[in-house]
Amino acid sequence: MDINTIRTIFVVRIVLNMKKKESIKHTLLDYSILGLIQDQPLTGYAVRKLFEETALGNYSSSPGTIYPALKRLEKFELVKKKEQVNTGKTCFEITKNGIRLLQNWFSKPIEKIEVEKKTDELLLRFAFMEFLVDKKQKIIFLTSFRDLLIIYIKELQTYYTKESNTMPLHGRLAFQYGIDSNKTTLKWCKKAISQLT
Amino acid sequence: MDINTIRTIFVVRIVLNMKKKESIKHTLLDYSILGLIQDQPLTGYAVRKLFEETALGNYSSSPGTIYPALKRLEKFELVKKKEQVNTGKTCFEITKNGIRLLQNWFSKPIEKIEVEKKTDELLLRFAFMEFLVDKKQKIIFLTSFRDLLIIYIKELQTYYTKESNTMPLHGRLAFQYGIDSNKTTLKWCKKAISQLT
DNA sequence: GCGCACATGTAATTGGTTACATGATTGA
DNA sequence: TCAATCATGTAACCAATTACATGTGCGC
Repeated sequence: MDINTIRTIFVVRIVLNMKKKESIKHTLLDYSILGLIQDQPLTGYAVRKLFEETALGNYSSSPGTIYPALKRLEKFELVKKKEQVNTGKTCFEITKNGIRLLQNWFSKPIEKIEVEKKTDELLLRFAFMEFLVDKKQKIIFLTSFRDLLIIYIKELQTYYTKESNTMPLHGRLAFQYGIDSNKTTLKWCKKAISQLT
Repeated sequence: MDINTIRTIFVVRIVLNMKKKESIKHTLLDYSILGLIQDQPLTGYAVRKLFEETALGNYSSSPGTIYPALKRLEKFELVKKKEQVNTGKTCFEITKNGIRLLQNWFSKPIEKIEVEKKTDELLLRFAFMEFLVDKKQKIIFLTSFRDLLIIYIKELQTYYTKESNTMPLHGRLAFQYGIDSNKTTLKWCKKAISQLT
């Protein structure tokens, strides 16, 4: 390998790393916390309690999960600490950047893989978008969700009719579960669309 | 703190660590791999391909995921390498210990939290248990799944009728999704039971 | 005075991902 | 012969879990 090739490789790496830093991947945990404090500031403890009570993305509500996440969000200036005047407790408040990040999340086009494997994440996204997104965008979200589901269900059914005779009983049943649950999601989608319009 | 208290604490820790080593917690990835090779030995690459094609537990099929997992399983003597006579490739074969671990997994009573948050894991467990578990045990699995689902759905509905008037539209819709999808799982459960008997 | 809920953290560990790296085989 | 697929691994990194650690304030 000559020196120019090596140089090129390093330049490419540096550019890639810059891109990485610009658009850090945030986890569902980050988005969940931001979604929770979008309305009102909360203390770390209050966030923990909400994670304990509701089923937010299957994350643990233990301090070792929530506090480091809040610190991370603070570092990226997505939340900021705010002293409450009456109680003296420090709450976390969402920043402009935080709002923008949430809005990007809400408006990101739904990917096929999310429909196939991350339905819960999509539902959470929908649940949090109520007050930050206009009706038009909500409808776009739901209809593209619906359309991707229709495609996916068709694929599953095609596969099933072709392969079911070679599948063992349990495999067949599990596969049917997949079809059934996606059909339920589709029905829900349609219901949600009609309730929004 | 006197020396005896300290000593006690250390003894307790050592005992706890021993217990930990006896019953290492295996991840769904471990169980998935064992479930795949329970019938026929597979090469690492074949395992990867199966993870790529099927939707096994949302794990990546990349080498950095599968090969270390296989190594881990080998270390615990749950799988062992086996040279294939004709092709010369090394396959991974499940061991007696591996079979025993799978059977323990299959016969472990279903916990409520699994019904609430880990339906997919339960479905995978069911899909893999076909050939290692007798009919009676399968029925036990499905009926206890069903019964826990009935309880959980009732809880969700009770909560919903009480709180839905205070919930925002998106929250209500997301909650309804939870109820709908659990109802679908329940229907599937009943169907599966009737197909097994 | 004791226990419980409130409240906030840190440390060690680990499982999984991404990216890097390498080499054989095979079919167009 | 060259690209794709088969095939197997390592290294750096990070997010999340568990366990540890500490302190306050309230009600019984």
